Amino acid sequence: MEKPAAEPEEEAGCDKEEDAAKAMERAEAGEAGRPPGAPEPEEPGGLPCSPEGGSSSRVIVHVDLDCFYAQVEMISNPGLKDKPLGVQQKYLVVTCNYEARKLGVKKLMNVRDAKEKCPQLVLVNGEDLTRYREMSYKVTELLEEFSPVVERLGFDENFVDLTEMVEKRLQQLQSDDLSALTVSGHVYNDQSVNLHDILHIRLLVGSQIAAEMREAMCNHLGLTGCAGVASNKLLAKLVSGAFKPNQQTVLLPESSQVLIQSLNHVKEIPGIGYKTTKRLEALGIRSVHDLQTFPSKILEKEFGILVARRIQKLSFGEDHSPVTPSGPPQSFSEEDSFKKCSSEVEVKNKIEELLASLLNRVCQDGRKPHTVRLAIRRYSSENHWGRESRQCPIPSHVIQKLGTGNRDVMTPMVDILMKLFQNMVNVKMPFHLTLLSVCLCNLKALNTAKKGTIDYYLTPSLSATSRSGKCSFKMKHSNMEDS
DNA sequence: TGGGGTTAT
DNA sequence: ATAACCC
Repeated sequence: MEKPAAEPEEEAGCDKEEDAAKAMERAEAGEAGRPPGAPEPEEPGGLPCSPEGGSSSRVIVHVDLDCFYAQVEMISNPGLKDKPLGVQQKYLVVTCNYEARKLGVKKLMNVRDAKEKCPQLVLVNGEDLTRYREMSYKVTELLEEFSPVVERLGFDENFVDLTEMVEKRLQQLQSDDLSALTVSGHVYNDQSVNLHDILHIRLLVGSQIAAEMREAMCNHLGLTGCAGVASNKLLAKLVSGAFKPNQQTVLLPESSQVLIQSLNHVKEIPGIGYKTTKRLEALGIRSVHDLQTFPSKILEKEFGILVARRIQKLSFGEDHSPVTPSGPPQSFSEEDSFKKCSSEVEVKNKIEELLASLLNRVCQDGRKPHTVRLAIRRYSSENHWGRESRQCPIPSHVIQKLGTGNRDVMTPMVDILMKLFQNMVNVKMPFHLTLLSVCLCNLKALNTAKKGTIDYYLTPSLSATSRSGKCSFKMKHSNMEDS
């Protein structure tokens, strides 16, 4: 491929063209995700086996939006586009646009340090995630039009399994067309493409689909991002960051060792987190090569066979984990952190605030949570990540009232949450909290009441009045019209 | 160090 | 209910 240093696609202006229509056609033509438990489809032409051994080779794309919160803020307020912009939560700049990065602002930088580095920095508050969450799901839904197998990772990353789509496209191609195939975007490690290698061909087609995805994101949502195409999730994720804003990279199998060895520390391997890193370091393991060559038996004794095998495979760039469709969320939570909360009245007020937002979200979703959880963080110099929680079932009579837009669901829920609180905290003793979190989970689809039956019309949440944006819970001083 | 999420034990 | 992981 002859792509010079400057990518034409970078900072692309987002011209509108018809493209999603094509994606829709293809999505319709494709058989959607297999039902759970259904057998794996047979490889029609007998796909070559992957170097990972045994299972068929896949084509995975990882899509990673550029400084997502900042992009959403710039769409909301285009006047911010040419300014250095940071998104602030409490006293942290959680992300910032590239203007700000040029001036030395980093992700998760203290507000004071950021202002010091960059006095012109414009800050917007990003503690309310509503618009980010909504945009995040628009991205996932757009990607699902290409292929239904989309896994979310946080708000700004998605994996898509392109294996089936790639196969279908290759079946449409004549053998002449094959020699005209080209890669879209970068090839990792400047490796040359071998058009006689079926694995290369499939990944090239994957790179073309990735380009179409990024085009669609730009045209329909106004968002830019990176993409990485590779044979598994680990590699796709690692390679997506190779060229950074708004570019894409494909990894050919021959360069996977170069990619994984380019990491400076095992902690940079996705899946190896803080705790595991510490335990590995205690064994003298720091580099990827250290982990690759460490005796498996000793590793298994330290971590157990499952974790040991998994992380050692990761160190070789091997990852058999499937792209698991995320579907709708499994839980809704809202939290707030603060310097100090030390009275029951304060706790109740915070809980009411969190719960009001949650009830609106749950109402819009349509499903019903059957469990509620309260989590707290107690003040302590160490142990920022230490939380305690209590959960309990939501009484069925309260569940029934959810989604009716009726505020008297607030009162019983707050009562339950305060019981959970008192179960955790001895309120007769002084306490000092720095975080409260309310989570609604164990979501169940609404009653399988059929249209036209008595049940349907007697189920408040099904009579549609509740769902179309009408549900709104307000805070204490509101006087909602009692309908 | 925010305000979220997931799965495994 | 907690602990680990992800962003």
